[in-house]
Amino acid sequence: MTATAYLEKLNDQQRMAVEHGVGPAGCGSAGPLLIIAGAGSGKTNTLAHRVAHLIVNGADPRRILLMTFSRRAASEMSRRVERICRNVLGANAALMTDALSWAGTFHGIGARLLRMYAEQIGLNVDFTIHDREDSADLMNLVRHELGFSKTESRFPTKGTCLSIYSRTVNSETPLNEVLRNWYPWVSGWEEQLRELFAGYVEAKQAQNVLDYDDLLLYWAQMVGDPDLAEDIGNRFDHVLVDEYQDTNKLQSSVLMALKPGGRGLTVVGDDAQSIYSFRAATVRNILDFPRQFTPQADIVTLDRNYRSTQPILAAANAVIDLARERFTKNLWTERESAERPKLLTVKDENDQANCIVDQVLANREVGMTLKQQAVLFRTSSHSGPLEVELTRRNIPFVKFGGLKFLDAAHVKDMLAVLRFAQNPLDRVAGFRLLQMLPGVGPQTAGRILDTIAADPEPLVALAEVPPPPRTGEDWTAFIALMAGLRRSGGDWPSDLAQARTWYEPHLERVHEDAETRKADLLQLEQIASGYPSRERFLTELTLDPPDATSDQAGVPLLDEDYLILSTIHSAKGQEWRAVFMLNVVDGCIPSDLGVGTTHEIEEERRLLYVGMTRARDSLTLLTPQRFFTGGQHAQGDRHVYASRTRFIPATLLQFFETATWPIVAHAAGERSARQIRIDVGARMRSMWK
DNA sequence: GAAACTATATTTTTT
DNA sequence: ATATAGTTTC
Repeated sequence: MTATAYLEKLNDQQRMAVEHGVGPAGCGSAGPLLIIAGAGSGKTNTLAHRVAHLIVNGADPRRILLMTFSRRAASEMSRRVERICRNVLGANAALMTDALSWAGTFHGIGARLLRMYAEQIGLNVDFTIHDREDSADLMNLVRHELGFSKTESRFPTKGTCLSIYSRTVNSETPLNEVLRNWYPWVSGWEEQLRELFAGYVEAKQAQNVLDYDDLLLYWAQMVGDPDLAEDIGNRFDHVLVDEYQDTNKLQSSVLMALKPGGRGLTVVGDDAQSIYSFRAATVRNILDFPRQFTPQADIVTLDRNYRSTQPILAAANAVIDLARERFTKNLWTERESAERPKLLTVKDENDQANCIVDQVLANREVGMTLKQQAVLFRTSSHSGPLEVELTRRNIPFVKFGGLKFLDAAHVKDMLAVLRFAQNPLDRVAGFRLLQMLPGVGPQTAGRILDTIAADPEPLVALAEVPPPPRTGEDWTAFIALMAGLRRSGGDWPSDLAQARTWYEPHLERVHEDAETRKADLLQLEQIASGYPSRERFLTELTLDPPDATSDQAGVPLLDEDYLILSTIHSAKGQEWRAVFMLNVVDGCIPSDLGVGTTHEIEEERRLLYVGMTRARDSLTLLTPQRFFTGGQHAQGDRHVYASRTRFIPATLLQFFETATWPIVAHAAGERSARQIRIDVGARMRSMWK
């Protein structure tokens, strides 16, 4: 292979993006570059080639900062870069790419830099990180203390308060504007919210915890200091950011402070795929990027799609064409096909599930593995009936998005034990932990935490707290556990085993289904053994939670074939040969919770677009005519009659092949045989399980 | 006065 | 399946 053979497989635009500013004169970090990369245009590949090309031309991989949207994307990118480098450089390549050590998410990189520079910014290096739920709990504690939980008219819930706080921080927008634009119904509470947020910030600092937003906020503050900004900026010759359309104002501020002139800066994204504005992401970042610099950033557009067939792309283009504002061009492809995407009407969600299972199996018969097929949906709970049907028919599946391993109460309990041992000032962890003891409720827990927080050695002070009444042996065991965890800080992961031994009796007492939950705890221990220390385990688990059920089921499953179930959000950046989309009806897409502003509607439209453009060969949209609304018992029959999503009006039907499923059988007898409504046998069997 | 228990409502999307 | 509010028990 000649030195640049790896570039020859790229098309002209991709090659321009890869070679931009990388000259024979070496890797002089050139001016800023914006790559507008449409769906399926080889974006990841292009970015990987650019990084590899930099390295091949002498860039130091340890001085490349690569920020992606998820950890998964980061490791995928590293893998590809390594493969390209290995082809070009031979054996030395491993050495080069192992050093691509600054690849991760904004939050992950932020956490790492903050620990490195903690001393210089007056931050205690042992900080623990709160996930979304922990943050909400802390917000709730403060909300309580300030007496807002007992107001006459209802004060916003902890979740809403946290969302408001988070959006204010991430969008770098004054509170009153945030309230006016996004939360008009709580604008009457502005003063109280201000007070609440002040208390929340104080509480975090007193407890030595950071939330997700702090990882960015502290980073931004840190690079607000010219000396620190220079110091940190100079660590990196090249900074590359993927999925730039889904970054927020705070993230772009960090970026601009890191590379003020834009030298060595590359960002990649597609405004048509911006689907994270609920997290304060703004397409303005990508749209305004070129003008942030003088001279302006160069722009390369990738609009050739290598993924989907022409009919699929035509339908997706038609959907996004109706968008109010468009900035990128339509995609084109050379992949011809006679098969239009299907738009199937089914009776209800049960039929929808049956229909999908039938087609998935049919696809498998003709050689498409389960893994090459995916079912996408707007909301995690939409896949419920399908999951039931898959389980009934013994079809393995893995679900991405929605409820997480870490959200389960017993897993959070265990992590609270470890977090409290790591950082006894962490009130959310302590509060949860103490209340596991029978006889200890909110009052007692609060008092104990107050007492020990005042002591320079909180865990020592804890041992001296008089045992609360009616706790008996449980208290002694608890004190012994904490003493053990304090001493064995270096003895990871046996800490977790100790904690589990202590916790299991409590688990059995509280939960009926203790046995299944115990299995999860063993799983947690498995995961824990992969981390070098308690601190790393806690940090990385919070920043990069296992996101699929497969992560829990462990390694063996990975060899098997399984169907992919995923929220559209979690499907970002992925592709499958066959894609099914559930509930393509108004109320689901767009979600009836997200139809407040045109802003939100437009985002729902892009969501549909993102889902559709995941498909390579076959795309099926399903519209149940009737579906049951959530929040009721299994026998409930509250339902709504749904209509096709407003994003596919009649004028777009020409792009689809429309049909009804099941295809109505002529003989009545045949029909009743085909449509089994209840499987009595299965019910009988399950009675005894 | 505080904990434990019971009934009732509620579930977008995620670092 | 869990979070909260309201009620009963210790």
